[in-house]
Amino acid sequence: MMQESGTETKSNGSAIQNGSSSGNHLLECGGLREGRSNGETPAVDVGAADLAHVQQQQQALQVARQLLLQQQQQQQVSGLKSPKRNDKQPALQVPVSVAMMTPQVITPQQMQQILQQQVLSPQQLQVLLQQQQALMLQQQQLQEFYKKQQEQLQLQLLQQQHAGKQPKEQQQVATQQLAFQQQLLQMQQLQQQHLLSLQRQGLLTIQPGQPALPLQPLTQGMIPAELQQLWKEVTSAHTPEEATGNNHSSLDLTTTCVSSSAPSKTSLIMNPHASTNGQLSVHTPKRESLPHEEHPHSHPLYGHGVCKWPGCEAVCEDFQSFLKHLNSEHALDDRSTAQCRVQMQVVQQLELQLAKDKERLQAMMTHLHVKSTEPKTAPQPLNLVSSVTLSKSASEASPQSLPHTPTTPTAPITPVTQGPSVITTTSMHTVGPIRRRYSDKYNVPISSDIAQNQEFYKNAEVRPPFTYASLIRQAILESPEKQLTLNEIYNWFTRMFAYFRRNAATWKNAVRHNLSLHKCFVRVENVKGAVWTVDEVEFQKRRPQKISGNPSLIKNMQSSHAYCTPLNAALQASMAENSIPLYTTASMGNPSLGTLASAMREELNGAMEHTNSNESDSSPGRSPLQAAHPVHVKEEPLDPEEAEGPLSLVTTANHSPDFDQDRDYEDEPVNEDME
DNA sequence: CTCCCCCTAAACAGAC
DNA sequence: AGTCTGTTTAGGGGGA
Repeated sequence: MMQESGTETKSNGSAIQNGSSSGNHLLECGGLREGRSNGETPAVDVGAADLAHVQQQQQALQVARQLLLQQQQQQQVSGLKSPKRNDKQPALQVPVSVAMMTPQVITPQQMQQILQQQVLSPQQLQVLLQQQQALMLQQQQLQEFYKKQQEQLQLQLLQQQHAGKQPKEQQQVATQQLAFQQQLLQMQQLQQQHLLSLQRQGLLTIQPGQPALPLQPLTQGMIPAELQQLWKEVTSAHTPEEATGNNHSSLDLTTTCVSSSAPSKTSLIMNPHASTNGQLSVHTPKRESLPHEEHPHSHPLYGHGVCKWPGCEAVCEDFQSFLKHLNSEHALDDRSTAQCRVQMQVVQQLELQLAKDKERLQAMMTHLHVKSTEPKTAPQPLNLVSSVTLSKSASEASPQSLPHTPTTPTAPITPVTQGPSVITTTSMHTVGPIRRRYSDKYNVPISSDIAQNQEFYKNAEVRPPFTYASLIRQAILESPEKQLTLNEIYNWFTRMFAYFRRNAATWKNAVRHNLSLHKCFVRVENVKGAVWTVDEVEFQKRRPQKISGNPSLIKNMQSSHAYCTPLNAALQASMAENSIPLYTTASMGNPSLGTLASAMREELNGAMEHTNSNESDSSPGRSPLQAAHPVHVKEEPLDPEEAEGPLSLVTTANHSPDFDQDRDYEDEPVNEDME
């Protein structure tokens, strides 16, 4: 059964993924179609555009080209500049023409913002950067294409001038240019949308004081003529410092440099940093450490000798051939544009999904936080288990007061097991593949741990991170007379740990086994039968075995046990359940959440070992993570009792009012099951 | 790789 | 006869 459930979950997960991917496919198709039709749309009404206008445009384009070259040179140089200076000089002037053809990738400034705010996890950043790289590639191609067009145009113009022909052909060429510009604008538009979506999803935060992102509709619907007009306006707004100090000073008016002090309108259009020819790595130090920046032969679209252009997968022997392939097969055309568009949509989808998951995670964490702390503050937090002292008398009384009713049948112990909560019964005890217990090791007194996490252990089906021997000893030592009958030991287990309210046959057998096996447990004949006592000397003898673990771990345990252990367990459970290792490191958009997450992750690294180990320990052969892991399939034979028994039969047993009764519980069902 | 610890499963026997 | 208790063996996972 467990097996079934496990695979079910898995298949579900994959199903979801498949679904989404197929969705993407659909999306892709649609996008393609759409892209194509759009690619053709930029039909410019040439007739309406007078020749002067066209020439003006050409002029601007020419200037833009020059600027482009300069920009590229500048980039090379700026690589040597201190990033600080670059950052402090957002006034880097950007010719509109260049900005226009510069895809609105995330500017260095924004990038830095992101990095500083740490709103993104490294993984997210990586993804973003890769996206940016892809965009930059597109942009480069655009520029190349643009250059070619320019040259062609020049040539034709020359020929026409010499031949004295009337520029009908010229008009055609100009039309092409305009169409091309339209395409560029479209690209830009798309990228802006991309940015916008990022912003919407909180991936990008824009601070009020910062230069506005190029998100305004200004450029979106703008036609080249308007841009031209704008350039002129901007040009007139030139500031002295720009004229003197910048790299474009050699250019004529049409270069229309835009400074940071330029009218808001223009600054909106081009973020100064957008002028970097899309090469993100130039300004931000962190960017320079990008893999493909350092290694010229690594390319986001190239890997393992295969072109990674969506839907391509052409084999390229080496990087050079890849570049050739890229330029030939994926040059700027309708198809590439559409594919780029599609890719953007895919990215958007993913981002959307990420946002949703983040939201979910936040809810989960919030929920867990509340839950895990509640027991501490309130003795009877969830009305599940009355706070029971460890004394025997209490044990007698408490069981009755154990209201299992509030809980769901399937998850008797876990306070909240339904709905969005991730800590389902299954997840809870399926947590943690690691078989490690810090019990006696690490010198952490078991009593303190149990005392601290009493409520948690009682409520959550989390395996206590102690060996049976340790638990038995604890049970015995807690008793007034330091001696317990087997049945009383059983009772202690079930009373103190929700985990032991299931699979009774298993753990009881283990308890008996331990009692018999370890010399430290001494059986004493008593009036009312036999009782078990602890030979401390013997017990201590067997303790020093392996005090492994790093010191920090111990420290962790001491300090954060009360709160973190359960929390970690829960968190891990959720992770395991969702089997989303991908997201484990993915931080949340919310900084505080991210911090919390990282803290928790740390805890997981340390304290979790305990928790997990617990889980894996007694859980008959199955540990949570393992459950989530394919590898664990091996242990599935055990599952039947594990999952099936506990979930269905045992659960009901748990609800039995006679909680205090010893034999109580699931024993019977499970036993029957097993036998 | 080996040793050791721990857990789980199971067979078995004796007592009630 | 069935259940509980106690013992013992076997096998596997995991850490050192």
